[in-house]
Amino acid sequence: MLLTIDLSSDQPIYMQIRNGIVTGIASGQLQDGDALPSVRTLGAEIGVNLHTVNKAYKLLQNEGFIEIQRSRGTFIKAGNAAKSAADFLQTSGDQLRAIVSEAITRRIDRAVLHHMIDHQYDELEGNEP
Amino acid sequence: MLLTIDLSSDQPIYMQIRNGIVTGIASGQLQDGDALPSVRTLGAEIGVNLHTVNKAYKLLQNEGFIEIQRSRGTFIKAGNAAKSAADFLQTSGDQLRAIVSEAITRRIDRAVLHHMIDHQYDELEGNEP
DNA sequence: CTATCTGTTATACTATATGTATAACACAAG
DNA sequence: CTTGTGTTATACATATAGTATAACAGATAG
Repeated sequence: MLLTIDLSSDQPIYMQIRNGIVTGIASGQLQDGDALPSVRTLGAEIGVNLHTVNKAYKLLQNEGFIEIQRSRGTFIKAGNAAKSAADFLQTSGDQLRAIVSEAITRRIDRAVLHHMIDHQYDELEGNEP
Repeated sequence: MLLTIDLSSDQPIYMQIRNGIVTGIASGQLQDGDALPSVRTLGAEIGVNLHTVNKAYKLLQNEGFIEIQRSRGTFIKAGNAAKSAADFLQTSGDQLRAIVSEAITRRIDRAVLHHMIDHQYDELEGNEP
């Protein structure tokens, strides 16, 4: 299955769903136009309420990752680059700063972080057709 | 001032305090043995309740960054490498994975993330004596 | 010893976020 | 008309975050 949900995680379920979809897009498992399960179906599959799924879908829609068509379904949206790189830098800059700060206090070299990033890139891009 | 608090941030105040201290240690502004303001003093300075500061201090204590001495004060703790690198990798791995996933969907090259990380390293390490 | 400054604990209250639950509504497709 | 979409509206429970007040316990300075 695409999504693995951890109820005991500190991360909200709707964010886990959202991140799973984004990762699916990034890895190429989800292509432009692909249909997503309905809120009720996905909710039943992973054992959560339809509102929790709906919250994730709404978030993804606002972020431009998916397109919701009333009465028809939800689909991966063409043009995932809707959010610009600048937007990304602003959103993730603080997170990266926090990670680097902790890395330095733990005497972890920047090369380690470079390697971790390359690993994620290779793992996600490698699945692209 | 070392700490800048944004009340409208999505990040809790106590986490902002905690991250500020960690960043201070990472940048060398806070050295082993340095005394931190009391919970009441710091609370008054940044305009929050003493319990909010206390929560940040407790967290930092559990993480091994500071040492709390009852009736005496709170001090930067020797041996910040208490938490091992493995611990760090596990904690930050998921965050990095999410960041890389989004970067890929936004067609952002890995070199951009490398540069962002180097920038943070240089900025934080550059202040060390 | 006394006063003061530490952190600590306890309690209560508000606000927000998260998740569940149920029901009904609106619209497209068969 | 029936079914399957997403949508909206409530209501409820729980956890987190933050504030507020008060009192307690121990170290230190006077």
